[in-house]
Amino acid sequence: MRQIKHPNMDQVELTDIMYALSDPTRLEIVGRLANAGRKLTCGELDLNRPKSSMSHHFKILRAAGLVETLIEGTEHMNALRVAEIEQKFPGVLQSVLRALA
Amino acid sequence: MRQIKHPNMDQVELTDIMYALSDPTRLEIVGRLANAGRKLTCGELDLNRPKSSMSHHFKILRAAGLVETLIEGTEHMNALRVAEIEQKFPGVLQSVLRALA
DNA sequence: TCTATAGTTCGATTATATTCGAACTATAGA
DNA sequence: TCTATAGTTCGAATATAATCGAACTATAGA
Repeated sequence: MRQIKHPNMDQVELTDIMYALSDPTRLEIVGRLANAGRKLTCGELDLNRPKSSMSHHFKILRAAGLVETLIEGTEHMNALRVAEIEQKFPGVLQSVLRALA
Repeated sequence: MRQIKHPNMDQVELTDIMYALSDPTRLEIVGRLANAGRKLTCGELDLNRPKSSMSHHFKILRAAGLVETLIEGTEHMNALRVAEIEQKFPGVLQSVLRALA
C-alpha cells in the first residue's frame, strides 16, 4: 500500500462530516491540524491515547473527507482538506474551526 | 409539565450540535423547520416514522439547543433556535442550512 | 365527563461506536 | 540484513444509539 486512499468530495455526505466532528477527540485533532498550519504526524498530535485509537479516529476523519494523509517514509503526514470541504460545503468547516478557536 | 425545558446556549457544546446533525432523520427535520419559516408540529413534519421515534429525535435536537418546542394546546410547536445558535457558534447552523438547500 | 388527539416515556431489541492490547506492515537507517 | 519507528488491522469487550410498540399524560372540544 503505497498511499492511503481518500474519498472524492462528491462521495462525501454532510452527515459524514457532522458525525466525524461529533467526537471530542476528533474535534481536538481537527483543531490542532488547523492551528498547526502545516502537516502533522499522528504522533505529533499526542493526545495521550493508544496508537490504535488514534488510527481509528483518523480513519473516520479521512472517510469524512476532512483529513488527507500522505505517507512519507514511516510517517503519515496529516492535513485538513480545508479548501475542498469549503468548496463542497461553504462555511461549514470554517465556522467550526472558528468555534474551536 | 407546563412547558418543555430547553438548555441555555452556554450549556450547549459544539459536539452536541454536530452529533444532533449527524443523523439523516434529524438533518431532515432541521431542513424542513428552516424551510417552513414558521413553527411546525411534529406531526406536520410527517417523516413516516412512529411517534416514539420522532419524539426521540426531537429530544436530541432540543438537548443540542437546535430546536425549541412550545406547547400550545395538544400540539407541540417546533422552531429552530437560529439566532441563538448563530450568536454562540456563528456560521455553523447557517452553513449547514445552506448545504441542505 | 367522555373521547379524540398530540406527543412523551418506558422497555426491549438490535445496530453501531469506542476503546485498546496484540499482532502486523512498511520504511529508514545502521 | 537487522532493528527501530510509525501507523494500521484485528478482535473482543464495553458503551452508546436507533427503533418502535405499548402504556401514559395533557389538553381541547363535544
